[in-house]
Amino acid sequence: MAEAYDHNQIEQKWQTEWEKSGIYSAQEKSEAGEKNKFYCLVEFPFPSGDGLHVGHIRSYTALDILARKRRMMGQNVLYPMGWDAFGLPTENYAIKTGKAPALVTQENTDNFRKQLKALGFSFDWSREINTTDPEYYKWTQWLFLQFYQHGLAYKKKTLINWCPKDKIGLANEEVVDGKCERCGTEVEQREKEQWMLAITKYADRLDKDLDTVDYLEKIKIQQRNWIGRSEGAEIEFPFSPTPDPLPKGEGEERKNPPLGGGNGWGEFGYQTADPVAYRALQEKAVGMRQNPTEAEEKLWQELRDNKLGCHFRRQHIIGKFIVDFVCLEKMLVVEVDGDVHDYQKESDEERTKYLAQLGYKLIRFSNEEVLNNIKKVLEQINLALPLGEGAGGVIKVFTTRPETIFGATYLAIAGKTDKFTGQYVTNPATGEEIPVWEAEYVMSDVGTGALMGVPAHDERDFAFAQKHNLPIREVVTPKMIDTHDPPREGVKTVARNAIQAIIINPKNQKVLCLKWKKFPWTTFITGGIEGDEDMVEAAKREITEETGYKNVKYVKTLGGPVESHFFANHKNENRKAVFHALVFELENEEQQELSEEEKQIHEVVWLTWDELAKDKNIKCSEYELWLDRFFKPEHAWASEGVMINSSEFSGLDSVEAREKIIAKFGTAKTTYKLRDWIFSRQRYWGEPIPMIFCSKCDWQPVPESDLPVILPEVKEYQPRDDGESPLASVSEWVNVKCPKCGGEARRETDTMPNWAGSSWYYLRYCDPENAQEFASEEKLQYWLGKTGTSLGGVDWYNGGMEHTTLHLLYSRFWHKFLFDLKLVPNSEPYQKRTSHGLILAEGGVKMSKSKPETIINPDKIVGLYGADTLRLYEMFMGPFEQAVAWNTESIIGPRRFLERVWKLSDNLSEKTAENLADSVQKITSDIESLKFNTAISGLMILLNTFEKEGVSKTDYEVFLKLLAPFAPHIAEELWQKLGHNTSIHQEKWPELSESGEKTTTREQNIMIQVNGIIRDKIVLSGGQEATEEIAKNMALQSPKVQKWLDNKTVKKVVYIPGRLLNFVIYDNIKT
RNA sequence: GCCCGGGUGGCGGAAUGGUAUACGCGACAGACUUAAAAUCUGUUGACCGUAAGGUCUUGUGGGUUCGAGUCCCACCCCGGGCACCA
Repeated sequence: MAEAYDHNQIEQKWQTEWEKSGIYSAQEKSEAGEKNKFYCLVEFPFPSGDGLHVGHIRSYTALDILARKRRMMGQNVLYPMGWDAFGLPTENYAIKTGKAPALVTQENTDNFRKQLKALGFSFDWSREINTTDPEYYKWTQWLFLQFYQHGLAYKKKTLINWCPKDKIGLANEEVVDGKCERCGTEVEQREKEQWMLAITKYADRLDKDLDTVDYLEKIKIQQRNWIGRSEGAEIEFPFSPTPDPLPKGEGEERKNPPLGGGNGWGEFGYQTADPVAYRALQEKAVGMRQNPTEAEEKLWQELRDNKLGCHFRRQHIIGKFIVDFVCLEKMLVVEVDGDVHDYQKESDEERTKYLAQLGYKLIRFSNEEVLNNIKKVLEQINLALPLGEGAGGVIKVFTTRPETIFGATYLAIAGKTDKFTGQYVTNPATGEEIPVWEAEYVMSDVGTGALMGVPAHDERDFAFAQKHNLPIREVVTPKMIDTHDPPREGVKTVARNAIQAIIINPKNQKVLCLKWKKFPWTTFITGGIEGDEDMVEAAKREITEETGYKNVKYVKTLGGPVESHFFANHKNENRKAVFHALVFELENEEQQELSEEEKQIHEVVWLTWDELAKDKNIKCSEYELWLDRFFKPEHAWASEGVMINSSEFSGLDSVEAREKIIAKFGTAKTTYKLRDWIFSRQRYWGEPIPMIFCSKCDWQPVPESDLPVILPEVKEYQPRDDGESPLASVSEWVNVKCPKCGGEARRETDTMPNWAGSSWYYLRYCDPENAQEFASEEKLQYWLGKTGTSLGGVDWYNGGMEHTTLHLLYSRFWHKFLFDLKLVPNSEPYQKRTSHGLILAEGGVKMSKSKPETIINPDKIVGLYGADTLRLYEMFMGPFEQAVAWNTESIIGPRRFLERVWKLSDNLSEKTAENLADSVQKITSDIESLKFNTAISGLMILLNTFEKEGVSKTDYEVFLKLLAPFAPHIAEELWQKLGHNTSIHQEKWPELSESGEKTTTREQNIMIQVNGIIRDKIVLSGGQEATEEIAKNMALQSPKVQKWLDNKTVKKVVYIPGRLLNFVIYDNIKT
């Protein structure tokens, strides 16, 4: 065959042929016989108008290679494809052009399908699905109803992220930097009733079960971070009896807000209210409670029993006033004006001002408002309440460091600015009363919306306390580190024989160093106090242990009294700069076992700070780094350590103390960053949410028999200005009868987010035509059930990292829910998840629509070079999981390779390849570990040797089989030309035994090193046994080796059989 | 700031602690050709040297080891994710 390689003709020919023969269809269980099933999945694309992206091709080719190889290995492979076709781009296109989204989708999927087929992917097209197909979204809606019926879908009025441009509510995940992920418009907060899915109910399992799946480690880490599990405790801080915050007169002056130089509690005074006045007020309050006005009583009935989600009290004393209603933990006072009680002499202004000083928000309503429009009143109260949970009489905080409670010197609640509220709470551990602050850094939606401030052990609390002069009390102190112990977990030590110096004094900036000439650089001894010894004894011991000097004489200490610790600790454990210079004299005595040489290499030098900086002998950058740390200003110690100042817990390890302190003062609690999933979209092109609102019966699910709720055709796709979906305008669709009472009712007009259809699509592939169920139990069991050691699920799922925290997490949530309903056979949807790197534009920038020149059109490449070349190129361009830049110039490489493969078929000989078995093994394992670039390199190397040395037909056929998954068309064509009339893709994958013995009798190159540097090589022929003796004798005869061994004593010989021989000569050992 | 990756020729990249720079692109030289393209052959990390040969080299500085791109410590730079998460 002398004709040239014509990719167009070959590729079309085989694509048609394969479609006809259906060789890539997955078999049902009954047909598959003994075969193992292999379900491999790639993310189905959103069929955009731009057509296929080179990034799709990277992912699809990779798993196509895997699928083809597994088929050849005799597995029953399911490799399906479909369309995730709901979504904004199509809708926006419809808005612009007036073209129906369904029609646009149809055109786009046709184009995508054509493109995918042109690339020769071995998808099972008989299982093609489309999320916009009513037969598909019927089940998406059905699944939603399952969530609803099990209480996991609920409607909630909530502040949502609102994109004013797209006019759509966004999930938190769709907001990037406060901007809409799609259009970049600044996101606003807007109140809206939305359907929610309670993914947080599964937060714990979504985190824990990551242990059971084989995901790329970084995917697990990213999901864990997103779920954001943190363990800690909730602790209640009761309000103090309300103190009077205003100075009343001499002798009763109160310092407000708290003052003091952070110098303990002495300057941190407050005074309790005058008990006599308090009692009088209290009597009045009780009387008023028994005798409320009509409006007061009406409002009270609405506020009581946590009806608004927080605890209100009525007729409550605050300072010198009695207020009508107050929510203490939210600092909100509600007053009803009207029938003025006789004691209310003060002006409203004074009251308001007074309460504001205490940090209270005050809202007022008239009697009329309460009596005539209670709904509006409650709405306003609701708006005035900051988000978060109330406790009532206490402020509840969440903390991950409960053991530091003895160091909690203030309490902070969310606020717009930092300010003292005038309120105090009691620290349940110390019994002290500590001020309550509003703080900007506290977020209302984290934990309980309040935190205990522990300045000594949290960086942010530390900064806050310094700024506002709040006391800082240390309750955890770092453990000492001793370099002589074996390194502990998390504690790094510098190499011991480089540690020579000790003790600096930041005040006079002097450093005492012990220098060792052999190692002219120097660093500091780290160490700690052991047992009962004091600092001086500890320092002596350290010096002795490090240097061997046994007679270490203490002279004096510079820098003040010795406190808790003195040596530097490791970077992250370095805490404060309380360092003292201890001056020692070292006397070297005879009894020490130091050699003459060693005696000389120690000397003691004093260096000033400046001298130190100039010292040329000090080369080690660690030196400066250590010094940096010594002089670092004080900061919070946020790590573990030993408890101090903590009553009976002092002396315990902080980890140990944690549990005990929780038991005594709080409740263990785990929180998550993950929030419930906002499931409503006010858009047209999505699955209608199958719910009906009846003013009598509230929300009712659409009966199953009425599914699917078909998305009606509309004329206008533009969302309405009121934020409702365009569906709200289709009155004949919206108005329905209530399924429960048969009365007038309205359909939900919101649609589902486009994450809905993709949350379960892998299930539908198992049984795409099923009209009775979303998929039959039997088929799900076959494709997803547990087998052997596998816990079941899709065997291998590849996709983009960008889907890690959304799609991947959502579908895991749905699957777990379905598992709980016993509708799927196992608890995780995907057993193995890998991820391809991005393809960047030439030059390494991201491909983007706004820069059309950066976008590569795959159709063009296929036309010019062929699908096989494009597939090879995308796999060869770099490591699969890494981002790589496109480089059109380089495509010629894979193309040339295929042309040479083509030509070689005309030049077969009798020559048997030597390294074929090695290559088979390498390529086989490389494919499984997605190392396609090196697999292809292996094929290239094989081809190079074939060209040089000739190749037999048998070996060439093995080669074609190895090539077939990568370049299926050319492999098939050549296979046919060699005289076969069955498909190469149904051949058996080459095994080692078929492709010759693994080369064990090949000649061995042994490198000869002197001191680890290669000086010569010796060659042992195939049969010769490579003993150390033989190798050594041969090596010693080499003049190249002799040259280096001349007049030297060989101290040691290292021999690695068959690989290397190393002569070690003492003098040349690098020091 | 925290958490993940990564840093090797002109470029993409390869390398179970054991010949660094495989494979490919590009470049240079040669063959074929009237010529060019294509193809084929050879060369291609840097420096010194006519050569034999030698020295240096995997972001930087140290360490461990007979031997380090690979392991340990520290730092610098680039990419990605999260971000007052108590």
